[in-house]
Amino acid sequence: MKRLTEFDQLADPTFSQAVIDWQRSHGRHTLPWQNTTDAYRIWLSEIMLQQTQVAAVLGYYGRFLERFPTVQALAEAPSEDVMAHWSGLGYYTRARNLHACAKRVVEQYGGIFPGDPALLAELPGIGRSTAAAIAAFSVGARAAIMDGNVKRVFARVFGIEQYPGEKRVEDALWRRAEALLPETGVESYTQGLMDLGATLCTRSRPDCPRCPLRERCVAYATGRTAELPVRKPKKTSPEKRAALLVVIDGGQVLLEQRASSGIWGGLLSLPEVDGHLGGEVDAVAAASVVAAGAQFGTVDEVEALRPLVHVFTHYKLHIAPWQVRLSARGGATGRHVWWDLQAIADAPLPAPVKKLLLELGRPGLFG
DNA sequence: CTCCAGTCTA
DNA sequence: TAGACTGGAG
Repeated sequence: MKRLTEFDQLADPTFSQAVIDWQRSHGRHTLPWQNTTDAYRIWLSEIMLQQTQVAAVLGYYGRFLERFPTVQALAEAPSEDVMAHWSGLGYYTRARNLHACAKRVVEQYGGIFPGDPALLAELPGIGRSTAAAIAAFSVGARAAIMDGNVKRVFARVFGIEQYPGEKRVEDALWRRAEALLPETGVESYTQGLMDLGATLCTRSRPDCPRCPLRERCVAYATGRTAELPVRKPKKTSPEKRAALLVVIDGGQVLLEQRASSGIWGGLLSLPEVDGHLGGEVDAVAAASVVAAGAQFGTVDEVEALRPLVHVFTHYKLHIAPWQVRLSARGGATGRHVWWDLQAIADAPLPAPVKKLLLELGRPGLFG
């Protein structure tokens, strides 16, 4: 008994057949770059369609072909002329690569695009997926595409819960795509995957009732079409920590003027304890707080208050507030001011600090 | 505002 | 593996 390879396990002829049948009856057949095997026209459309929607490309494709009807014409044209006909489509690297590619095809291949996806992928502006699309549509090569549409369709149908941009996941998607390739009818299959992603399996509000893959779709079965594919994990913003002193004496709290630039610039705030992390609530931290509090008077006792987290656009600040009770005042500088806790709502304080002090002013909450 | 998209480059 | 490119969708 021969052991099944991963490739065999992923293969499923009924998948491609469902896509092909749907494409023939419900797919798109009349786009200007369809119904041709002219690799030049196909290549041009694929490059224009990178990062660009069909509707936008429609306005450029015909004009471009009129001016540059063959790859030779394009190769011979001055680059300003090429750029001018691309102007407005964006991603101008594509236009520069397009021109360079045309020259290479003329010089290296006598003006005939290679049919081998591996050779196509060596040309400027043509990556693995675009190479496969050109080869499939021009010579019917059995090559797999993997663009945003296919990633979305696969993520949903196969219930892929990992981020498709991650290398391991993307490699697995490619393997799956190759295993699922039909023996014949690659053109319809490839076009079908594109059309499915563009017209039914859309990013938001997919039209599942019309989808030929509905019965085999994991996301549909589990009601997770809105969650798949999972979006790029937010890279964790840096986290910072600060210990703040809540020095209380006679119904007043000690505030400190902050530097005019930087976070909370120019506002009043609570004195910050530097020299140790703000997160720890232990004897070492308490000792630092006692030492820091001593510059404002005679420290009676210190008490850790409930820590809070403040989220900025670019980082997360963990605040460890420490209440410091004084038995005598002394040492505060001109940057400091004693503020009546009753009137704390009027102080120019950062929102999280004001919230903290307002809660502190409420009797009973912090003993 | 954030997310997303193929290819190329750092 | 992250970012640049550029514009559209949400």
